[in-house]
Amino acid sequence: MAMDRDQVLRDAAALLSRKSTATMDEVARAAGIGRATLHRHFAGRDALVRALEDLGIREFEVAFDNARLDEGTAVEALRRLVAEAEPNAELLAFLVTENQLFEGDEVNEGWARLDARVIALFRRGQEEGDIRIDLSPAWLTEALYGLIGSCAWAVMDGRVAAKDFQYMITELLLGGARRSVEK
Amino acid sequence: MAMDRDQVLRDAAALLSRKSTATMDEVARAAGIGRATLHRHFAGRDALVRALEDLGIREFEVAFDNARLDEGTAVEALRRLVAEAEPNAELLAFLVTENQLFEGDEVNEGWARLDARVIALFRRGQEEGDIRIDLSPAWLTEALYGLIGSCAWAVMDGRVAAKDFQYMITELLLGGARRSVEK
DNA sequence: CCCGATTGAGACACCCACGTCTCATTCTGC
DNA sequence: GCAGAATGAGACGTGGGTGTCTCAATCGGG
Repeated sequence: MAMDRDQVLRDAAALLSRKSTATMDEVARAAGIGRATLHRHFAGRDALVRALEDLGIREFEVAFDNARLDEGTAVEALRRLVAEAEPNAELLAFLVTENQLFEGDEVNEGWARLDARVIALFRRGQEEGDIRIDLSPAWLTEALYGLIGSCAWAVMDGRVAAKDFQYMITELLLGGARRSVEK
Repeated sequence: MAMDRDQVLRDAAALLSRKSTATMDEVARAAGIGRATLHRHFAGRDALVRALEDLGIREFEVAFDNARLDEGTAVEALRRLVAEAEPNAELLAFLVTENQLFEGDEVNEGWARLDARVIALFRRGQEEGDIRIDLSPAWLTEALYGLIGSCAWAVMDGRVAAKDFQYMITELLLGGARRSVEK
């Protein structure tokens, strides 16, 4: 069984999303490889987490590109963004909670770049009159991440059907829970 | 310096919300007591986390009571709920992520009771026509927890002003990010 | 004021995960 | 088929956190 670095990272992400305290041995078995091999490719647990960060950043850079955030209205772009992010939602959930631990350190510049793109998207929506201006782009970005993570967990626990993932997030984030009069 | 069990728990919650991997020694120092004393009152780390769960459940039972979830419209009740939950938002953020680790075990019945109350609130709102019926109460409940946690973290990191806590959560959850026509 | 209870500081052993290493086996390219 | 590389399984030492214990100091009620 050849060692596929990216596949190992994906398996690790899938496990660590559910159990962030998983052992290196558990990660290795989840990836179907030996613990020694895991250590050969990732110097240690920190290196593994960093590699997961890099993977996540790469994946979301691609997802953002595919979502064509600059095209159409911001609302349309946001729907595409959630759709593109879905395959990596668990990874996002893991990385968001993991990033809480690096409070003091400087934030990874890759994350800053991604954040900036989402913030710019919300700001564009505000300037075009489609997004409320009383909710800051920074908060909307945080909320987007939070909702994606929450929904990913809810799907994992069976509280939300996987097929409803995009709908639940985009509808709640964009339209809110309140039943508006015009509907 | 007398040992105030509840105060120790609150200090522990404040620290663990930010750094979930904090040492028992760090927790003890954060609470201003010795590690030995901490161990005298909480058999171990697991016992401490359980005590935090109990504290959280107690706090939110009270918060829910104070919010009078059965009075007025569901929307009004939800606003009161967020207001009452704010002082314990960090604790909620910690417990929600911590609960992810107990996937296999049976969920704490206290949480189930709280969940049921929130779900019932959303369901009531749906029945009264104030809440959309295409978003399941279970998802709305998860989203509420997620947004509270996300906002609590955003406040801790300075990305959201503490004074905007209630507004950001209730407005986004109820009204959504989209700028509606009637406004 | 005194005596019991509680606390803080430290010492101690224990345990688990980590990281490294070895070695036989398997895989892969030539 | 062969030689080199890569892998899996396991052994091994280490470190850091945990849990327990002791003992002196402090606190608090009678």
